[in-house]
Amino acid sequence: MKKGTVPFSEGLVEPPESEEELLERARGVAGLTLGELGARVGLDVPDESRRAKGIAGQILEKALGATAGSRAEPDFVTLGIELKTIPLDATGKPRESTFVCSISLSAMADTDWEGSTVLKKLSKVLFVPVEAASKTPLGDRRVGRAYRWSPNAEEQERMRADWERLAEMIASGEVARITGHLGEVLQVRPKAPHGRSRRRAPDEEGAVQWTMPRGFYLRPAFTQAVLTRLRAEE
DNA sequence: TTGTGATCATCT
DNA sequence: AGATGATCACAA
Repeated sequence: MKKGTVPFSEGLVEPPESEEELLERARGVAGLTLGELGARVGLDVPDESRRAKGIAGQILEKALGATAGSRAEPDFVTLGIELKTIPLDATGKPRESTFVCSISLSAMADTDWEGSTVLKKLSKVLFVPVEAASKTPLGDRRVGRAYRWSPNAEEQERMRADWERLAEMIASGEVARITGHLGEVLQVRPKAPHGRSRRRAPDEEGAVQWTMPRGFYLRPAFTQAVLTRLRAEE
């Protein structure tokens, strides 16, 4: 097999053995449409994204050899790398926030930033931009140039500041007062299959209250700044 | 039912 | 327009 080619066979792709191999694979699929890539890995791409919200991420996972399934582990377990697709609008800016991880509300009091799931998840990331102009049909959207990201000191500091404030609110029973307005780069928003989901969280007295499940998200302006930095450093 | 993949739908 | 809060699909 030629260097840099992606070993497709019956839709199965072996996990990459190194960061370099992963980045090469990712860059090898740049320019392909989601429809083309989906066909290679055996995933159908509907015209409407309303019923296929995660399809871009799932196609890229399969195409690059990520460990299938949903687990609280990096997508590329042996490399410790998390895969994130970034939807870009017509001007090249991220259209949406980036989901980082679900929050264990009742465990926040026992965690600090250094041991947080957020830092763990974002320590090594492969960003794969995907064309996402709303007028472009899902299957016609093209994959962009991928970048490996590890947060630098400043980026880490900004995330830490937000995380610590939000974690403190959750741990002290103020989860109900958290809105998406809080956090400069990292925010807490609902993350649920439907509006009836509830999760345990501490209240002000340390007792149990039930609230909607939440997750950490990166704001679009932050991921945009990250992508700008990575492009500039090439 | 929960976690991961995210985008949708509405409000400001 | 941009952002927040709500929601959809799928795997384990």
